[in-house]
Amino acid sequence: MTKGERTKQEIVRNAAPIFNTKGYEGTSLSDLMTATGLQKGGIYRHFASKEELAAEAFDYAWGKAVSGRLDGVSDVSNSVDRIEKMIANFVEKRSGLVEGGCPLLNTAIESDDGNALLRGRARKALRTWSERISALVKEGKAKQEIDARTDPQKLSQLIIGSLEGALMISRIDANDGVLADARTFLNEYLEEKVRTAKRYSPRKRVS
Amino acid sequence: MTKGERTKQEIVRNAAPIFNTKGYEGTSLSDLMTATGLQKGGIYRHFASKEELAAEAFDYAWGKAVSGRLDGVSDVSNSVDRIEKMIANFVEKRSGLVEGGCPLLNTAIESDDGNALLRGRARKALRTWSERISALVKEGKAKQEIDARTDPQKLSQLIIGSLEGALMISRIDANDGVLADARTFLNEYLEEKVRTAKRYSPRKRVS
DNA sequence: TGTTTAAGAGACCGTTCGGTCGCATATATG
DNA sequence: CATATATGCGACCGAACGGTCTCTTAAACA
Repeated sequence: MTKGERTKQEIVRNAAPIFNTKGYEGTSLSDLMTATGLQKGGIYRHFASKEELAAEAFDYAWGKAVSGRLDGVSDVSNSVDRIEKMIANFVEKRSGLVEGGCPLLNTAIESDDGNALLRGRARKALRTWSERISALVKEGKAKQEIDARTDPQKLSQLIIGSLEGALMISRIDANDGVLADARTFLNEYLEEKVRTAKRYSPRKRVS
Repeated sequence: MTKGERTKQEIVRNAAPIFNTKGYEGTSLSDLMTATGLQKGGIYRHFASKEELAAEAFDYAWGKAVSGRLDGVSDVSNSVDRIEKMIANFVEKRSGLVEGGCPLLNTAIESDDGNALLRGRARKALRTWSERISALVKEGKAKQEIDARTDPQKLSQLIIGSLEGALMISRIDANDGVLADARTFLNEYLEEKVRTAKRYSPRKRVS
């Protein structure tokens, strides 16, 4: 890997937490210069504009968020347990997230008017996350671990919406309880409405 | 009312939708000059800073949002029905909201780092809204319309979180279905878990 | 209606913004 | 090791930023 490529990665890595905490508009080039230890020229050698750098920084931050939320999910076999694991990951924000909270929430709100590039990234991020959960649900239905009446897309939107909404509240409130409550609530829902009822399969008569 | 007071109100009224769509950082003084039809001097005669104007604009926008959500709620007698009415108002955004979406969501995300004044307003807005719902719940418990096991604060956070989360999704997606789904979901929850079970009160024998 | 005060205009201020470019130097390649 | 190219620096740019202040004019009041 050439020097330039390494530098570019470093810029993204260092810029991501700044953009994610201060927002696109709130982040100035001098912030980025401080964070990267480079001068303007050094940054602009690798990116055509602040917007382009912001987009790559978003991708980086989002990638970390997604992998954090999926961490350990595939170690669990049952589909409902998998979904619950994902929710637990979200709430416990276990893996090393990029500072500043959920990049999707941050970017969605700021970019919904103006900044088409970032808005596009946010839209795509939401879609892929939602599809990931939907896929889990469909899988679960195929394996008959999830009730056949469950709508994959609606369930994934319920989960994402509840979690992101709780996250917003906890952001104003400096209150972690609300995230824990959202988790409890979603788990209850999953157990009562989504997981297929365990039926006693009658033993075959032996004798 | 003096001329100056009228002007001040007009400034707030015209500034609110700008701040609510473009955000605090994204709104420039020249935006405000255009929106109000005044020059800088005219604006700064009434407000000490852009931040102060933004805070008053938030209060204005939030006031409209709250009154829209409470519209017609007191016409309903049963507590659960009241809560459902409030949810319906939120989803149908019936009354004339300030442009740019929910001010709480917008302000919470942008101001959570920096801008202490706005953050304070957002925090207070969330608290009063949450307390309003909690009050409805407590009332319902007293009237035995709401199950005694219901935790007022947790329920209000569930409602607010679900709605705001769905709102965020609909903002990226340009998809109104998710809000309607959140409503359906919350209503089901209210009917199944919150509303006190209807018991057949045995008729008094007549003859 | 005459006088005092409130209100608004707009030129001006220093600062910072995102972005450019020529030049020196470090790195990669033969 | 020589040469060519990739890389980073930092002075510089025009524009826009939030904010101030003086001066004229409009409103309020007696």
